[in-house]
Amino acid sequence: MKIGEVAERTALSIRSLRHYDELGLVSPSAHSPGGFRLYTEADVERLLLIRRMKPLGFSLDRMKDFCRALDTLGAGGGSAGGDVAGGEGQGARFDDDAATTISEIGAEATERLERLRKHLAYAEEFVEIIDRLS
DNA sequence: CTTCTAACA
DNA sequence: TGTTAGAA
Repeated sequence: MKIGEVAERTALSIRSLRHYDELGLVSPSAHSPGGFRLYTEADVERLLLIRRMKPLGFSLDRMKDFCRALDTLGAGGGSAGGDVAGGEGQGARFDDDAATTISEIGAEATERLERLRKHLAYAEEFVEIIDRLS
């Protein structure tokens, strides 16, 4: 699907989508002969993942790290990507780094979520006050 | 009308 | 990130 539809489905601006593509955060899996970005369902899923991280305040670089780790862990799986006899020593190492990144970001996400909840509470208090005044 | 790139009140 | 110019 083209960028316009993706923007609607992900609630992300076309500007952001192009930006993410330039940064290599989420690039469309294909291009039309005319040069239009063509996204797949998988691309949209990745974009939705980005959307979920956004409110937690992760930097785009951090999101990129997360996606990369996810790909490393997902594609290689248990180093079943067709390794030759004895050639999986490195694969295990990459998987380990990826797993580490995932847990690091996971811990960071928990912290950021707590802060977000605290701020939400502040906002709710504000609205409470306003409602009483109205 | 939609998308693309590049650049900036 | 938004917006905008000019072209495809």
